[in-house]
Amino acid sequence: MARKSASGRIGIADVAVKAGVSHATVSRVMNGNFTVDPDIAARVRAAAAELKYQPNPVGRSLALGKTDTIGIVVPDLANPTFQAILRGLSRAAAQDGYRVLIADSFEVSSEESILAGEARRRCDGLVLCAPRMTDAELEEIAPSLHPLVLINRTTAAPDIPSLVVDYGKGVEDIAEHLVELGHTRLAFLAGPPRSASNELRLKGLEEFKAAHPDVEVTMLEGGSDFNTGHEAVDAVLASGATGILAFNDLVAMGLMSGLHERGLDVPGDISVTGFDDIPFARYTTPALTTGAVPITELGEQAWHQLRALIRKEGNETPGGRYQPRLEVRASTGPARAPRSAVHG
Amino acid sequence: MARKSASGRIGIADVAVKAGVSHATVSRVMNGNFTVDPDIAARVRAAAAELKYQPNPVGRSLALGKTDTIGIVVPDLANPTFQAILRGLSRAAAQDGYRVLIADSFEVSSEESILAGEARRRCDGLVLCAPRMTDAELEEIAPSLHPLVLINRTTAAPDIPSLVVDYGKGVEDIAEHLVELGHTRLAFLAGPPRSASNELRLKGLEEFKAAHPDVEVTMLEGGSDFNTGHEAVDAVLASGATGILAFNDLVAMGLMSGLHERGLDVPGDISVTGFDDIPFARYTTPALTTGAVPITELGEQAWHQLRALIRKEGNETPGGRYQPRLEVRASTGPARAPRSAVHG
DNA sequence: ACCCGGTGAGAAAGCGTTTTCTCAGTTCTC
DNA sequence: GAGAACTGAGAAAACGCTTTCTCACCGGGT
Repeated sequence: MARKSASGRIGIADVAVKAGVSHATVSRVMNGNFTVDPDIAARVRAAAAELKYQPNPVGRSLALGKTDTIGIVVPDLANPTFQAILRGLSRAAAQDGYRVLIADSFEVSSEESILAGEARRRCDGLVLCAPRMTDAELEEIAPSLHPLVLINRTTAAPDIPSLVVDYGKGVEDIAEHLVELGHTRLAFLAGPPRSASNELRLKGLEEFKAAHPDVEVTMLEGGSDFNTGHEAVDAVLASGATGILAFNDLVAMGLMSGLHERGLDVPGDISVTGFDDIPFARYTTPALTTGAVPITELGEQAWHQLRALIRKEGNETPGGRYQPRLEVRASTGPARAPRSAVHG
Repeated sequence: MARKSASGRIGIADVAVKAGVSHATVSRVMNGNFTVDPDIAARVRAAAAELKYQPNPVGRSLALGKTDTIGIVVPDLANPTFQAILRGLSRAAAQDGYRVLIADSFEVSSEESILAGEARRRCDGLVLCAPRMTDAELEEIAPSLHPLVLINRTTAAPDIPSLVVDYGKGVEDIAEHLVELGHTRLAFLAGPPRSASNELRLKGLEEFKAAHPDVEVTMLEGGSDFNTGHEAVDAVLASGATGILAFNDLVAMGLMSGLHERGLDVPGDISVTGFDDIPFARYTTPALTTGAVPITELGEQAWHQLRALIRKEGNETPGGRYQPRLEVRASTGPARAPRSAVHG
């Protein structure tokens, strides 16, 4: 009667007994190996079906040395940007039969490398979003994480593709746009101090300032979430700027909300821009002018890069660079009292 | 020289050789078994550190019969509700050292049960969000998925906790609220036809209609995303209703956006309500009146229920019922031409 | 009639851990 | 000082699968 093995779950052995063949043959049949006599194969399949046998993936993984699972490390699952990356990654990976294991570091950068290592060991590859990790730390652990794909970070180590968004250029474009609207006093509501993508934005702003010495650009401390923007209202107003570049859409939305509470009109009194073009950006009132990043596509691309690494294919285009597209909506408008001449 | 095993990765065997002890002893030391001589333990630890040995989780899982991983099946990762559940689940599980494997069924309900089975076999337990799955199908696969926690579904099978949101009562509360504001013509912009939670809302509306025979309630077909709401503008206007209950916040936001484009004022001309209270609901203009569901907490609770099952603890409170809290914001206001007497 | 290549299936060796079993060496007891 | 109780570590089995190795068997060539 005791047909099932000790564990309670039915295993390959049970099927073998029921079909009157060896474990090996069952395995062969289950894996579509055609060196098995059709009659026997049928018997095995019948037995498997009757017992509702499903191979244990852990045993399989151990024998095969692969898990058909990839990991992704994100700093904050509440952030729409990482949600979108996860979505794109998950969808693309699923198409190739891979699953995604998530590791949320909850913005604790000290956890990131431990988490990454743990996740990597359970998976066949890893996608790492670690904006707060220091370069040194990244450089140190990156090789041990291979196959690895980096998002918005780069490393000197070879064989590690990086998918980066050109935040610098994006911010420049937005600043240009504001200038064209006649704004001469801008303010940048920065992101988290140690954020890599914030650094890129700052670099872009430097370029912009060099090209436009006449435009005043105030730097304001900030963060990456809605509250940051909401709480920055006073600082923004104190700056006297009429064109505000927020770190991202969330911050911009918080800022707009705060400005609205103060009875200020966007873009009548102040123009506000975001970054990322999260799904909700087009639905704020006014709709948010922002730098659109094809972020879901980036997640998808991350999988393709990772897949090439896992399959040890020659990666035709290792890494990739994404240019944000300026998405002009209703949150930006002409400066109230244009001092400088308007083009055209 | 060949200190590393065939696989390339260093394993317990390498540490054993380097420390001059057996595999068993290394394992004991790594697992903090104190029946090992301190000197030997120190030697092992030194060897492990020097080789940067990290136990292979797959081998460990096979021996231990557990993976320290749980799975979650969601119908759509783009939906803020499921993102929030995932977040709560992931955070709570991480605190107990568990990871989360995600399985997105992309609204393909036929995939849900296969996906669920696959995910379950790789994990120690499963959280299932399968709003489109038929009751029969659910009933059939649920037992094979144990340990299992259901979100917004119930099953006759014992030992399967269900975490359900009382959408019916929530919708009733919202309808009451609109009536109190003087609205006598309401419309319900329904969710996906075969959605379980939509059924619950409809039941709630039946209750409401029974209690308020004087109020007219129009049923409109719909869906669950932003576009649904946006495209429903004509139907909504045609209904002549002044108080609209949207299936969820996304739909409500789409509707408001569409109404705004038509030059209509919310809540001046029409009051709009959502459901869920997603993070963005408070930041729409006007801020959205909605039925707030503590959705992240629900994800957290899902883990606690699952944990009890995994640990085979007696589950003190199997399952749970969440009452939505009416969150009155600015998207609802007095009916334009109140025909009925206003209370008080 | 003998040998050889080919075919198909079982036996067994991994994969990398944990854990039971076993046993040598110590310490304790009377 | 001899046997019992204990301690600590190695040998080996187990976890569930895949895959190589091995070998019996069959048919065909000389």
